Amino acid sequence: MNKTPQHRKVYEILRKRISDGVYSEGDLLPSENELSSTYGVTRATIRIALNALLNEGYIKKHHGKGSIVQKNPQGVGILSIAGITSAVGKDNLKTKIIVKPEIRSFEEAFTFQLSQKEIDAGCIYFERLRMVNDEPVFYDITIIPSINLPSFTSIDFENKSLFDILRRRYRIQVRGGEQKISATTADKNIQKYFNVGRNFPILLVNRRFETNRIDFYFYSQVRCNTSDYFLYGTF
Amino acid sequence: MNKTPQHRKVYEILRKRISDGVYSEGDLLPSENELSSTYGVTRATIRIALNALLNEGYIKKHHGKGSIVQKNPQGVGILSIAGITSAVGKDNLKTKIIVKPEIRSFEEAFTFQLSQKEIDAGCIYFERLRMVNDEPVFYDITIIPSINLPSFTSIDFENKSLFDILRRRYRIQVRGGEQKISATTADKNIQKYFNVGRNFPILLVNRRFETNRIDFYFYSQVRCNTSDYFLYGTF
DNA sequence: GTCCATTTGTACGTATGTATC
DNA sequence: TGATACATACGTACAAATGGA
Repeated sequence: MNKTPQHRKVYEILRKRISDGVYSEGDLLPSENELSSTYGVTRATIRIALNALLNEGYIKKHHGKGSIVQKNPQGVGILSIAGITSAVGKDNLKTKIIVKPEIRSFEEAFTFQLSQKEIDAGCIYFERLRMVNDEPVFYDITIIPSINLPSFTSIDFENKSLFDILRRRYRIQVRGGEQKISATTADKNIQKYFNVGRNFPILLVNRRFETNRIDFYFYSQVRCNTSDYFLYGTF
Repeated sequence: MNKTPQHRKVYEILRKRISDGVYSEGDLLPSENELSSTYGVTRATIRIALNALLNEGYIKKHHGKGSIVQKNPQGVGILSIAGITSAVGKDNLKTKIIVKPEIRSFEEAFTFQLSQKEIDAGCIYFERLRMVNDEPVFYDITIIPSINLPSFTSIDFENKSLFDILRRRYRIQVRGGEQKISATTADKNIQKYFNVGRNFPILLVNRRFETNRIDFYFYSQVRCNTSDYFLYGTF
């Protein structure tokens, strides 16, 4: 069985109320004791839920005062754990496949250290152009070691979330990762797809994702046109 | 009194052991029960310490297996809560003041929403060029509302950490913040200080820091030459 | 400035569920 | 299957910070 924990339920309820504006910016949440009796769980359980909201920036806590609701995360939050689809919202995001998923070997100079197992396995490689409100903003290169992923190359990724597909078809969930961020200029391809000039500044994010499968990582390289959208994160 | 909590002590001990390599990458930490009896606290207390290490990327936890030590955070981690001095290390970092601290009014178009109180107060403004291993890598503009900061403008910032000064002289501690990241090109100033051309891509980070003083924030704008150093973060 | 009720922080103990090996 | 380890959840108590009387 896979029962949802109590603290998760409380977290979901509170997060929804914050997103919906039931609790709005600057408001105090009900106290931990109130929440505890409202939802019929102990304060320890409430505190787990509140800590999750704290970590994700929905609230700030003040000793002796309470939990203060923060303004909703805005901007394009791909600095956090969610993928682009989740950050931008499905309705505003369109995806076009530029290079269909194919089996390749890893490049010589890869941004992250690869294990021998990964190098031997080779990878599934594809490129996608992603449009926010019909403007090209992201160019994604995705690289997934081809380990235990049957019929992956035949999946249609048009307008779909990679994270969703991994979770539903292969029960792979992203747990976290690391990223390296730098500034570069647009190469020929990017000039064409973003419709920009040769010296246009591009934000480059190299990411390595960790999953619930131990020793299974995947990689992505995202190029962003940040003239209209910046990357946003809290810390 | 300001007694250090037990979970904090355990956290410090474990973090030091990880940094020192007593526990090295890939190792399993002792189990929660072992740590519990070793340090004479309950498992709940141990879990608070482990959660802190988890949030900061020192360990990953695996249900039924244990807590696995991760490789030490590397790269220039200014995506995290620490300042540049802390991220780069004092010995490798030299700071040159370009514009000495002075009182100004806030600019019209400020990246973050300001309160009326902040606008009325005006700000302390200064610019610093920061060299990593004698190469100019960061250009910092720092903007601090001039509220309750006596004799701030006369402080010498050469080769010093802003965070340290705030903490020691004014007991202001940074609790967190938000940041907006984008790519841009080098303006005249930056071309000169970084010794780069007109179209050189520059990483631009706008940050707002939250402190232990409620309603007191400060701001910084960091430009980075990412040709040799990238920004690094975990999530 | 002091007192007091409220609220979060810390810490104890115990029990059971679930994933890993 | 069993032993081990982390996840969840219960209950209790006191400390420390906040804010208003």
